[in-house]
Amino acid sequence: MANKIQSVKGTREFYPEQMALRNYIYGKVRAAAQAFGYQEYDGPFIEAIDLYAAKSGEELVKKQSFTFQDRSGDFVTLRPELTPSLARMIAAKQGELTFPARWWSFGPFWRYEQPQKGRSREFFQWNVDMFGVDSPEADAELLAVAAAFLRGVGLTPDKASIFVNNRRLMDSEFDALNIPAEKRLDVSNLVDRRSKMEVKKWDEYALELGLMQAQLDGLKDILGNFDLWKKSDELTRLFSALEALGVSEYVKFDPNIMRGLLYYTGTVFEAFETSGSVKRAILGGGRYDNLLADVGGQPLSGVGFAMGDVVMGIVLQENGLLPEFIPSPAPVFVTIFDASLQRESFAFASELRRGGLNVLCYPEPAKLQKQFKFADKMKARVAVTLGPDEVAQNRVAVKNLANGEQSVVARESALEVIQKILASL
RNA sequence: GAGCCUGUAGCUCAAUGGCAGAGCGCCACACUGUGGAUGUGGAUGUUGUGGGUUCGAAACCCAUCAGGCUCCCCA
Repeated sequence: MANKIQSVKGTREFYPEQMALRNYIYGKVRAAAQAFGYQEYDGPFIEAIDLYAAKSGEELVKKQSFTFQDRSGDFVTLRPELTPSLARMIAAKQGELTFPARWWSFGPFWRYEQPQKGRSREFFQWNVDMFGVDSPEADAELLAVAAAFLRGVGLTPDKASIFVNNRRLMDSEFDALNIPAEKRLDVSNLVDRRSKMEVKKWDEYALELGLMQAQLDGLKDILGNFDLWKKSDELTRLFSALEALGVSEYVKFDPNIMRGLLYYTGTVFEAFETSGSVKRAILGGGRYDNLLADVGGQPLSGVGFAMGDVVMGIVLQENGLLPEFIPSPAPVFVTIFDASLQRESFAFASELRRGGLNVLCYPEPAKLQKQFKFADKMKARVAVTLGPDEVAQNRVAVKNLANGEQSVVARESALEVIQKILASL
């Protein structure tokens, strides 16, 4: 259709039902973060492209960000992530902030990628970070926040788990195998791909990268050793703290978790749905020691993670964990008996609203059957009718839509009767 | 950026070159002062869009847009 303008590829339209889910997730991430005392913040949605170019590859910025020139000719971009903005904000007020700083945010981000299931060009992301304390116990707290969220939405440990590794531990293991520094990035990518490739092809790929057979064998030993964490003092303390925090059932050690190399320096972690169709990580994070110094601040260690709303929504849906959708926020519905009594109904609805209730009123006279059907669709809990009989006696008919019981009560006591019904549901 | 698959009623999908259909949902009525259940009836439509082949195209070809799968990437 020539004159029908489509939505921009990869953007999302939140109809009331999707909006309710987004707000549900927002409510749950807020509850998890606030339970641990984290403060909410946000950064700009538009940033100078240089903020990302400084740290990321040029190709990355050019290809995967929504970049454009503003009216003055400056290159700006819709933010693809929050961490650089956050680091700048922390660095700018480093001298006046109280540390440890515990901050969280939930907002929109844009990445110019190929839309697929679980990946759109516009998404919401939850970011949680702590600055100013470099300890395994602080890492454990971030994991506990993530676990609190999973628990909060009903994702039990058998449905979703967080897998933890430590970059320093892996580095020392790679040292022991005499893997040279310039090969670390390749090896890291190799590890990342292990779950995606067939065993044979993965071996071939490893040898192609220039690993000796002995190094490959050693690497496979490491990646298969799920007791490796016992060698790491950091991880030993981490798991001890997790136990005290009551979330150890959610967290498992996994030497296969690498999470790229960009700025993680210690603990790294990713959460996965244990038996789902979405292979993507549902959240991920880790410790970064150098980020603040990189943006011009004094050295300050941080630990944090991020979670996207798109994958989370799919996971919740596939696990039957979506909250019931209530179309109308008004639990009380007032019918219009006929044109001559419309004002009567409007006035009564207004009385109820002044009493503190959310009230939905049919906007015009219609068959009561039609109006009740509408009330049902809106999942209202109480319907009130003012017909000629009721009005003559200064009474109203209050119907409990859950059980179908209706009683005619004095107009003055209606508010109380309705509140009682709502409280009983 | 590359390869492959898909696009038909509001939704899920049939129809494989010959009259565009079903289920669910929707609307009306049974029930002129009351929803969910049931029954009866009714309307679903530029077959994503544009072009081409053909007597004839939802189907075949080309282009384009969107969605999905994979590679790439994943800050």
